Amino acid sequence: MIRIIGIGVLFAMAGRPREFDVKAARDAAMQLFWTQGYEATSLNDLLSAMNLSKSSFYQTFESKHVLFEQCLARYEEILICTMREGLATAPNSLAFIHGVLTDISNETRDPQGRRGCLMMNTAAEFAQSDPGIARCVKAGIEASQKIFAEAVATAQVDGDINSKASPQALADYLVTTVIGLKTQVKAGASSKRIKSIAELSVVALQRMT
Amino acid sequence: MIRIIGIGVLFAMAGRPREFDVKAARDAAMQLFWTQGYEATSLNDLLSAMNLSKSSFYQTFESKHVLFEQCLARYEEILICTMREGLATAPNSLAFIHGVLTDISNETRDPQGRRGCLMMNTAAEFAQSDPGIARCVKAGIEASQKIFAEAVATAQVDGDINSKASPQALADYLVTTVIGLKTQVKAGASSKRIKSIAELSVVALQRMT
DNA sequence: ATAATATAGGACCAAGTAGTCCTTATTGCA
DNA sequence: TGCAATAAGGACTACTTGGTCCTATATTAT
Repeated sequence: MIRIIGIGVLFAMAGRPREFDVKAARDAAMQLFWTQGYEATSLNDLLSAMNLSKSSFYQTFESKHVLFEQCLARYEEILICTMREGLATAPNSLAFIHGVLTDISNETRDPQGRRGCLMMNTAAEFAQSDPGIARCVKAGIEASQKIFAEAVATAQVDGDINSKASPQALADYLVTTVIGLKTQVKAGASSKRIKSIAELSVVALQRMT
Repeated sequence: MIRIIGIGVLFAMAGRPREFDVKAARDAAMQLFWTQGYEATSLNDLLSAMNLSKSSFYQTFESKHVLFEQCLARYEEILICTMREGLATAPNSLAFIHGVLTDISNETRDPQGRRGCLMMNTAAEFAQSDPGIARCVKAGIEASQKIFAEAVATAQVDGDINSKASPQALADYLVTTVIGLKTQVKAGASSKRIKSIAELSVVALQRMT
């Protein structure tokens, strides 16, 4: 039974309480999708990783596909939050940009393996065939591009970036570089190599027309 | 029956000749793998695209997996040959580099769809789980990096690139940018956007330290 | 003619897929 | 005490997967 309390607030009536944390379960699924991809992750894989019975799974999450959409959204949320936080706490905007790029070199040591970026992996696996997913990926890219644009704008004010090009254009360049670097990680490039490409890219950014 | 003629040359004895072109069939498979990915391409998809019966397929190609490896190798061969040719015929090395990057913007109009790069798609889908495939992808990247390094070296001699950085490092930067751009295409970026990022990247290359 | 090969087509297989349904037990609130 | 919800687990469905095998037919060189 479901009661309506106030406006639009749903309150489920008594009954045995859920024994697992929905968010934690979904995060576990996200990790798995991230490392294995959508198709390669079977329902059984998910049940094991989420530590759920099939019954509980389908009662809580509509389907594998819906769960994946939620995972992708969550991934993007984390990504954007992390970037926002990084930008807010960095000594200056250029340092933030520099950090984002060079930190990618550490992803070669991820104990979970060289997973790349869930958004990009998803784009590769899906984007063509699933318009909903494609929209979600695009939104994630836009969002991160926006943060980069902010950072670039203030770095221009700081005098750390001399280019007169629009922050949007330079942000596009940065997003592209990040994508390239993360894919390089996935393709097996060494940490050292990734790092030097990142350094080179930042220097290039500072010297653009 | 099989006869041995000369040293190591095998000659299959008479019988009904093959009615299809093995290379053409394999190329058709390559196109399909490129647009759909490995897992998403079923055996029936392949049989239709290659216009083969199951019997003929398995008689000629060992398995779906082996065929895929051949397709990947073929893709890389074409990629490298095209680059070599481009470098040889371009008015100068910088023009070649510029062309490779900016031409990516046209891939948004590919009638086959925004397919990205088979090597990268494969890296995303496979690289972690299949060491053989991973090696093949890595080799392809190395090869294209080498061509870029050649181009950079002569562009430095030409005075079109002022950077004193090693051609290898700059080539790494270029490969990363190409990967990023192609992935952006797949993620839905506009042709115009891709083009301006490419232009920006080339300018950046010329002005590096 | 015969051997050797290729053809198409279909039967078949074992395994895996996502997802539904049902039973039985458990837990908390009213 | 009884209602409502969750839990685990298994049976089950309908379908797809890559792959093997077999039959019958066609085509070639010897």
